[in-house]
Amino acid sequence: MNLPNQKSIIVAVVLAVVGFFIAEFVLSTFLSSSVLFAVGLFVGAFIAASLNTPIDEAKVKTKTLYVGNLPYRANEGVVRELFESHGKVFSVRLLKDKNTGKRRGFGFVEVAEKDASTTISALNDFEFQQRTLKVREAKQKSDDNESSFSSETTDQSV
DNA sequence: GTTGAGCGTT
Repeated sequence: MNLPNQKSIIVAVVLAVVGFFIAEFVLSTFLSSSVLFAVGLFVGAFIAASLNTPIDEAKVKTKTLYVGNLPYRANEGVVRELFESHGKVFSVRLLKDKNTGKRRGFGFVEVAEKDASTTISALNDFEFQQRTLKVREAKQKSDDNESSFSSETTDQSV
């Protein structure tokens, strides 16, 4: 579902050229140059496609946002559209009750870290479908990275 | 079919 970006195309072309020169030494007596280039391009595109998603998601740091006071009729699509108008959205999870399956009125939106503070200040206390949203930085459930809240604890009193 | 402070699922 992810379209290849420019970096993937460049990788595919480079691999195609490299594969062309390597294969020409071996198979030059059997195949023509255009066939070798086509094979190299195909293999290069396949490798670049398999590397596409890890490259993109490793370069962009994400931050999970807690969204509370959501209207019960709000679904994942409208929340995603609302947050995407203020920043890049990677995932939207609206929590439902396990027993009844009904929505519990809050969820988590994973956005880019650079757009996190902007999105919070833009959508916190924002009236959405006649409810005032509450957007904060989410407490991470279980991760070893807990250095987000200890910025003001360097207070050395007497 | 209802309700209204909160921090969680593959």
